[in-house]
Amino acid sequence: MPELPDVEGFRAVLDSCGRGHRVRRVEVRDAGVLRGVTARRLRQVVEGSRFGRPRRHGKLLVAPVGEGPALVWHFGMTGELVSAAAQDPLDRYDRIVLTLDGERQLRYRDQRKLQGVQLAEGPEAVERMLAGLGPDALGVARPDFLALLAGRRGAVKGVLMDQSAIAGLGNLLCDEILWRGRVVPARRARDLGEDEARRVFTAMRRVLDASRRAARVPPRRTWLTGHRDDPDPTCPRCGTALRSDRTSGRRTVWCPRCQH
DNA sequence: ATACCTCCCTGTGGGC
DNA sequence: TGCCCACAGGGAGGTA
Repeated sequence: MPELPDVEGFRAVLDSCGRGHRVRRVEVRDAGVLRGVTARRLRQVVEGSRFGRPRRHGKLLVAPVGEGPALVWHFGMTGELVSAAAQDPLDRYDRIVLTLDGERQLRYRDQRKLQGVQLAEGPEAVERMLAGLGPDALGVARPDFLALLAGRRGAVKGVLMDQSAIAGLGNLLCDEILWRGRVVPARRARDLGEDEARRVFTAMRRVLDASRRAARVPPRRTWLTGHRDDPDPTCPRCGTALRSDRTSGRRTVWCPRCQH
């Protein structure tokens, strides 16, 4: 699930339910989601501390706890952060439950446990965790974006997917952006004309804006995403049968008529 | 720099 | 019905 818009939604949950509140109890129900930290250490640092203002970079959510340390979440394919009341029944995939003052709970729910949560002991550790990421897709300036594409030999979709190039775009967003920008995903990034690269940038902004409002890539019928799971998917713009293949190990859907 | 492979996890849906 | 495989909106690490 989680790409930039989803994580932005989790940030909002944390901001409205967690920020300024003290963590009374940390319950690690499945240590399989802990990355580089033990349940014991997590409890030590987090219990009794207050959540600060959360921030997001790409698909990472950084949640300061107390003075210095921070929880750094990566949601993988199936992770989510939900707010619940203490008496709400647990979901079988609730891996970590944080009980706040006032009995509100923040629950880290994740079926597949492909990623998880790290504990940064201080600001330097947070920076190290973000160090490998490119600029956030919501904040990257157009000239930088164009330069990025111009410098890469690989497929444009691969560049957009590469978190060290641009942070935050996942498989669905990339397909949606390239469909909207009318560029074939397999095109070499540096071979795009100026106008094509600009179209991709504009499409990225539009798609991200709308997705952020929905806290997901909305499966609208006017979008490519609303059709990719149909039995015989067709392009919502021109009605042509959509093509589908596998590039860099990920399913890729595009319109052979609209995209060049 | 890039393409490809395997692995990390769990569940689902299709084919036999 | 059971079994096995491919696949899924994530990424890391290794190889050529």
